[in-house]
Amino acid sequence: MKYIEKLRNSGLRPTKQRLQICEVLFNNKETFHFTINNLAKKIKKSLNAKISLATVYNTVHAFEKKGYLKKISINTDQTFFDTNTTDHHHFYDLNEEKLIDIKNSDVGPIKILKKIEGKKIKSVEVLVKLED
Amino acid sequence: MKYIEKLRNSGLRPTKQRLQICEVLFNNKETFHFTINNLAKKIKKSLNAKISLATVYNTVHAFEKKGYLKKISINTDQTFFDTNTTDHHHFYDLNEEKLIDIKNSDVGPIKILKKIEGKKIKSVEVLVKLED
DNA sequence: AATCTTATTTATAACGATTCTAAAGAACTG
DNA sequence: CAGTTCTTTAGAATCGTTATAAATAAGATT
Ligand SMILES: [Mn+2]
Ligand SMILES: [Mn+2]
Ligand SMILES: [Zn+2]
Ligand SMILES: [Zn+2]
Repeated sequence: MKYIEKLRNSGLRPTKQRLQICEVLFNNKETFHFTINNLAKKIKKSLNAKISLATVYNTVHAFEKKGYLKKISINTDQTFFDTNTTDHHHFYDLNEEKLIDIKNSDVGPIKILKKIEGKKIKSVEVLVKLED
Repeated sequence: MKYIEKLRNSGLRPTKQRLQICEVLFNNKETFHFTINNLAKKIKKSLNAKISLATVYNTVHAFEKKGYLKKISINTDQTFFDTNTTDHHHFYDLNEEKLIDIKNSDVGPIKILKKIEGKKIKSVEVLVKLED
């Protein structure tokens, strides 16, 4: 399996559940955005496996910590994750409640002229809210 | 009182509780960011009034709907509100878990080159995460 | 001012996403 | 295999938020 080594290299044991979640998350042509509930349902369908919700949370958080997933800053009740871990920005469609990627190159260079003493910039994220 | 008319003009009855919350929120030189819990505590101290948590939620949401407060998109467990309702951006200090305003003029013009058919841009928000 | 009507407040219950717990099971090590 | 550590799991707990429904207050009508 192609994910076994990836997991081992991260110090994560390649369990059946983790490998299955890897398939759902990473075995796609396109990256995508998801919520935990969202993902749990997808797992149920894609595979006919029953992975406990706790394990889905554990795994997503583990993958996030290892940098295989990115948390997205949106103000909704549910947390969104992104399998696209490159630097990029987002549209948030307020009507459909969906995220859409914006490539860095589709946003002009962002200059932050204000500096905060003793602090470094870790990331710069643009969120563009859309309505009909 | 200076908030009575503001509330009436919005179709909100100027109740004792709303006027007190107005004092705490808007009777300041500087705008600020807050969470609901945060605000509830502030009310308890500032005034020696006991406003029920439900009323604080109701009022903040009413004020948000009227445009007197802005919800901020951050990925934390609690929702942040902003008494600064002008268009602006934010630093989020990951260590102190605090928001800091960035004036629009402190960010270069942001060009979104990608368009989504049938959708209008409602807002463009930049979130700059800071670390030590 | 008394009455009617509608909006608001409030305590409390309900909800739902997330986290915790602790026991059972699986993966690694020698 | 035996020992150790990690992982999974169901269910409970947590906690921010929302819903409920009865009491109260505000505005309108007489
Ligand atoms: Mn929560
Ligand atoms: Mn919630
Ligand atoms: Zn994305
Ligand atoms: Zn602000």
